[in-house]
Amino acid sequence: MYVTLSTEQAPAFMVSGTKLPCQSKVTVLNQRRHETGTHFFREGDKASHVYEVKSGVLRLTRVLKNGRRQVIAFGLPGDIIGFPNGDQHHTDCDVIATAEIVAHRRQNLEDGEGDPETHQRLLRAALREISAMQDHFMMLARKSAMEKVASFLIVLSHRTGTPVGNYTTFSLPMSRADIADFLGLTIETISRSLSILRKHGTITLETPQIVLVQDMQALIDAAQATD
Amino acid sequence: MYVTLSTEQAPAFMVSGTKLPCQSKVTVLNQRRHETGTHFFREGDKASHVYEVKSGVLRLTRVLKNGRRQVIAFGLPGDIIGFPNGDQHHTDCDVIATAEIVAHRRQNLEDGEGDPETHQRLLRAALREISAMQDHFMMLARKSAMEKVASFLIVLSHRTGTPVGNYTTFSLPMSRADIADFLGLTIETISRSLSILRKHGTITLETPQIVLVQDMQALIDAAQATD
DNA sequence: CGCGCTTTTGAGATAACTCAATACAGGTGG
DNA sequence: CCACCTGTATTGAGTTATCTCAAAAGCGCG
Repeated sequence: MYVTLSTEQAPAFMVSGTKLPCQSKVTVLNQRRHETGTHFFREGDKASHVYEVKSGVLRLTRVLKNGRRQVIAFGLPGDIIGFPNGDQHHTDCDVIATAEIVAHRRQNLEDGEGDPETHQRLLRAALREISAMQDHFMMLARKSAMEKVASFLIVLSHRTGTPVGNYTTFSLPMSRADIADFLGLTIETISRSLSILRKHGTITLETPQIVLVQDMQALIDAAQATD
Repeated sequence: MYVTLSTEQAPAFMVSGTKLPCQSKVTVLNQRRHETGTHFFREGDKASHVYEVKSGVLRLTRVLKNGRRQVIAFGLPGDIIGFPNGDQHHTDCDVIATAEIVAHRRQNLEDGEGDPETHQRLLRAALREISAMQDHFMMLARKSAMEKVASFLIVLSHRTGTPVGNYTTFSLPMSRADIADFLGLTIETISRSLSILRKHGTITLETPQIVLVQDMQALIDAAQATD
């Protein structure tokens, strides 16, 4: 698993990820960086950049002293992640699936200096992020387990799914534990919810990580609370 | 209940709020606006400004079709609220306690034009907001009812409390229903949690809206998950 | 002095959790 | 190539925190 990183002006380099055998080459252009493990940055790290996900999946988490963990968000292609508070990152960030990432200097978000168009784009992304997080409040606080899981599948389906005949398929690169910590549930509840959807013929799990949506309408109904 | 509104350059005017009899005069300088009821803006309204709360309390909410409601945040003095997504507001905003508010043109957040210092301030506020919302994820998803309520009281205590001898007092201008919809609980659970804190001698409710914290350490312990 | 609204308290129901066992998959080594 | 081993996922059974429904208590207001 790899992360390819590039700056705005010039790409790029790779960061090796979790467990998978090497499949990609490392391309280094002007920034140089190599990490082992899935780790990308940690809470408290100096936030010099924000990152635009071009491909792959990242995971943003926060952990409390007592060990409770919250997955704040998954960084999917098109997302911009790592918005700093002050000059530090306030989440951990790990690589979940081989990713290509563009780094944007924090400066370019904070003051307009540099490319003003990028400045706008980053700012808009931050505002969009606030809106998305508000949706997620609804999700966490006011939806049942089934609704949460169904909503989650729908989002992934829209954002990363590929059509297969009338159906749509996509992968769940994150573990059940990650999903649980994202939705505020337990892994057992995630698993049970998925099983129910399977029994209803709404989805099929080709493997535990590969979902085939067979009845999108049923899935939408299961998500009810109308995203 | 009133809202005093002013623009950056020049204040101000009043918006009448809920039920309380008139106590304030209306001052209008360059912007003119008058609302009846608690309503301040609604989801879908054109977002021409973001608002800096100088005094009072506002409430930001989202409602799903099925009626489930989520209180996104309470706008307390010092907060900046109403960050737009695109050019629309994506929450409802109501006045909960007589408020003075400064309106900042959305433009000043989006491009650096106008006062660059204010631009910075608004941007920082947006980033701070993202961080605060991440904390709230933790709150919603991973804390027990007691921990949620205690955490909530601590925040209010810090932000709006006034010392009384060794103790601290503050008001709960929002209803139990508002608190419930903010914390993802029911009004009964809020009430029960407060009762338990009372029985333990941690707090006193002089009225249902006025809290006296008698044992801050106990309150912090009750909030456990260490904010 | 009673009416309506909010809050509190009570009792029972339930969704989700916890703990425990089983199944599955991928990688490893004999 | 197959048996094993480890980690993840699924399934099962019983517990519990929180919810729901219902009633009582407070408070402000007319």
